[in-house]
Amino acid sequence: MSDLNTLTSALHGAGMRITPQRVAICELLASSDEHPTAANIYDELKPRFASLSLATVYNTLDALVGLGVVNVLGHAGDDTVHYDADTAPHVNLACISCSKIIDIPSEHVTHLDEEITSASGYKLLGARVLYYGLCPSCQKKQATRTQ
Amino acid sequence: MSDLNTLTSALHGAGMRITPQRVAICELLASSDEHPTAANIYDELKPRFASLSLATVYNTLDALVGLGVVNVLGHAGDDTVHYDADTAPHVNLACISCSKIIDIPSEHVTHLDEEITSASGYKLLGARVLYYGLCPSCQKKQATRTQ
DNA sequence: CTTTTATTTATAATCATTCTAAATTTAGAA
DNA sequence: TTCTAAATTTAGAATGATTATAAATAAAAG
Repeated sequence: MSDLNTLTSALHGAGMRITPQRVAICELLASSDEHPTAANIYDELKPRFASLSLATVYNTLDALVGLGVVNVLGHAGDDTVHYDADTAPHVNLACISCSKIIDIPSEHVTHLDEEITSASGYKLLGARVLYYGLCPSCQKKQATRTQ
Repeated sequence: MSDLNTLTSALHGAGMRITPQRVAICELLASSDEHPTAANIYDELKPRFASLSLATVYNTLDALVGLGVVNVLGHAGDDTVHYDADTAPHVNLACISCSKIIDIPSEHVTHLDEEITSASGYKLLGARVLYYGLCPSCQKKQATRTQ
């Protein structure tokens, strides 16, 4: 979850046009607690934009990531890239069995940005703090299967 | 960098056979400070194992990740998945322009595991603490190009 | 040695992502 | 408005990392 205006302003500030497709993609990212993939976004917007192309979704996501207002989480058990519009420091926790991703607030993650910037001299654009493992329910399933 | 024995023991402990190919892959992972991709590993081992197949590399990496002794960092600007045999808590920092990945020690990351486990009930298998941005040298290049 | 099972291999198949060129839309000027 | 140039979208083809498959090989256990 993030602010729609943050996303569209970032595009505008980079000299990019604010098209209906881009606004829709930003809206979806801003209002979602999920961690959608390009295909997720495409599927959700297709009813509203019959002619929407996957290329547009990828282009827009790349732009937003390059501007540092959306994070790339990467694969999570499946093999599609997940995006996260919440760039406030937090931990993403993925289950490699059912591929669900949840958020965990963390005191420690909050301080990482400054620590890294001052140690490295990099200009940070985003983070991928993704822990993975088995969620409680998949742990049970696995225990049953193995015995 | 990690311990060879940690990797092979993990495979053995899971009832898997310790084949020459698997040992070689583990050796390479254990001795490397790089963050190799499956293709990197394949290329490096091909001279020693003329008949090595990429499928074997992927299978072994998947097994090691599933056992929690290797971490998947995901894409880093390119689109191949990078692996990290150093599962001790640390931050990976990737440049999205030149795709190099460096390690940064961090006090805060050290405490994340316990924080997450107790907050979620997940059985953790690995982490992907990857920050991305522009390294100092690519910042200069970009400034030059934009002006 | 023989049998059984796991593993490796080569190759084909899959599928997410990127590329390309044509069509469309946009912003701004006239 | 209408025109124009540049940006964007689109459809579909191309790419290429990864996965699946089935045959060949190697290992373990008797």
